[in-house]
Amino acid sequence: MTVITRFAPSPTGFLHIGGARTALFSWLYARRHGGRFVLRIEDTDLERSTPEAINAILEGMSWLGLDYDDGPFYQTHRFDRYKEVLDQMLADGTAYRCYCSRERLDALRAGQIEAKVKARYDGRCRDLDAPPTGDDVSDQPVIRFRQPREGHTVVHDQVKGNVVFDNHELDDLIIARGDGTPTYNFVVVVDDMDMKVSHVIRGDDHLNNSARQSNILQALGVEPPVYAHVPMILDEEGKKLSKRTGAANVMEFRDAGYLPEAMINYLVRLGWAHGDQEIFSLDEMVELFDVADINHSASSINPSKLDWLNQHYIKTLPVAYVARHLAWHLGAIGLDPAAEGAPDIETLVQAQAERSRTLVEMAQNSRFFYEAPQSYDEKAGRKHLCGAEDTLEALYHALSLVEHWTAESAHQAVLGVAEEHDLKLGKVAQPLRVAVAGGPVSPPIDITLALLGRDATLSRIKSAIAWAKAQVEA
RNA sequence: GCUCCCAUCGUCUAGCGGUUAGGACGCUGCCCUCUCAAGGCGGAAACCGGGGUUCAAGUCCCCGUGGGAGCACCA
Repeated sequence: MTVITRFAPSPTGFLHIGGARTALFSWLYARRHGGRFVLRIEDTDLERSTPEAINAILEGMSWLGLDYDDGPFYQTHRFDRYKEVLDQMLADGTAYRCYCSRERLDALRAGQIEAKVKARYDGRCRDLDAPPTGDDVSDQPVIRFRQPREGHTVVHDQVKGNVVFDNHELDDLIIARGDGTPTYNFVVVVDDMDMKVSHVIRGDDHLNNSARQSNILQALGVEPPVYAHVPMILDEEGKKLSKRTGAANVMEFRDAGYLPEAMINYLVRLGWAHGDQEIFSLDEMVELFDVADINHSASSINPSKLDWLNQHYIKTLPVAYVARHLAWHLGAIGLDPAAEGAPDIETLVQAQAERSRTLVEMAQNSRFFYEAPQSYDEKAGRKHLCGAEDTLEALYHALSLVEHWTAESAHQAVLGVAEEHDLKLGKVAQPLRVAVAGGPVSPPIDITLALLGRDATLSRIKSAIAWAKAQVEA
C-alpha cells in the first residue's frame, strides 16, 4: 500500500503554526514512507473562503519548504462529484432529506441545552415517506447522513489508541445544505476516498469527527484511513493560540527574522521527540519521524527555544545562504546591502552570527556598518568618549598609517596605541567602538574596523573627537 | 450539561515495572574575554491527588481534580 497523506486547510486565514505542524508531520510521514503528500483546499464554505487566504497558505508552505506531490485540489471544483455521491446515498438509503426549518432546529437545540442533554438532531425526518407539511417545514431540504443507531464505532487512532464512540451519541449530521452545497464532514470523506488517502494526520480537535466520518465511509463501502490525531499547540500561557496572544501566522516568523530551518526544527520537536536529540536536519527528520512517537498532550509554544534554534542555524548554515536572508531583512529596515561602501555581507554574517538570535536583530545591530551613527549612546558616549580624546587622536594617527586595511593590521594598530599609552586593550578598544558604532556593542573591534573600511573608520573617529570636545565646552 | 482527549522541572521532552527520574531552552554561579555575545565547567528546578494491582509503580487499573476539544445548513 502506498502511503498517501494530505494537508487540508480551509482558506479562511493565514497558515498558522498549528496547521504548519500538521502539514509538516503529514509531509514527513509521506516522505519517510516514500509516499505522496497532497494539498487540498477545503473551500466549501463559500462565504468565508478567500483567494487571499489561499495565497497566504501557499506562501507559508513554500517558505517552510513543504512541497506537495499532488494538488492543490479545490473542493469547489468537485461539486459534481459530491452531487453524484449524494444521489447515490439518497438512492441506497444511507442518507435522507430533512425538511426541518432552521427555526425548528434552533428551538430543538435550545431545548436540549436547557434540559442538559447533548444537543443533537431528533430524527424527525429520518423515516419519512413523503415531504411533510406545516409551519416548521423548509422548502429547501438539507440532506442528512443516516447514522447507525445501534452499536459503537471505534476509531483506531495511531496516537490516542482505540477510541470508542457509542453510535447513539452520534447524530444524523447534515451532509448537504439547503442550497445543495455539501458540508465538511461529507466532502472530507469523499475526497479522502477518491484521493486514496491512507493516513489522516490532523489536529485532535477532529477526533470526534472521525467516528462520523468512519461511518460515512462504511456506508460508502470503503475502509477508513489510518487516523493520527495530534494534540493542539497552545500559547505561552497554555491557552489556545489566537491572533491576540502572539504570532500564530508562520509568515510573521519570517518577518521577525526566523529561518525556515529553525522553524521546521522547532515545530518537529513540538509534540514529537526522538530520545534526547534536539537538532534535526530535514533528512534526519524524514528518516526518524514516526506517528507512534507523537505526544499525547498539548504543548505550549516556547519562544526562547525557537530563538536558540534560530541562532543555531544562523551559526551553522552556509554563510551565503544566511547572507541572502539577511539581505532581505536589511532591505526591510531601509538599508541597501549592495550600496557603495557597504560591508561584505558574508563577512558581516560571520561577525554577527554569534550575537544575533534573529535576522531582524542582526540587521538592526548592523545598521552602523551602513550608516554613520547619528548620535552616541548616551551612557557609552559619556563613559568612553569624554576624556578619551587623546586616545582617539592616537588611534586616528595609527590607523591612518595602516597600509593594507585588514582585521589583522587594524588589530596591530590598536594594540600599538594601547602599548604606547600603557593602557589595557579595553581602554582603547571601547572608545574606538563607541566612536565607530555609536554604542557599546559591536563585533570584535578589529573585525568591525575591517568591515567598516578605512575611510568610514577615520571619519567616524574624527567626528567622535569633535563630539567629545564639544561636550567639554558645554 | 453531554461525549471524547490529556496530565514528568517555568517551557519542550526522555522514560515504555526495578533509574541517584536523563536531555534541551530559559534562569543562575564560575572560567574565558577589547564590548556584547558565543563557548567551557557547575547549580537550582518535575513525576496533580487518592485508592488499588505487584516483591517492586513516573510507568498498569479505577476514582477524583485540573486542563483541552467537540456537540452548526463552519472547517
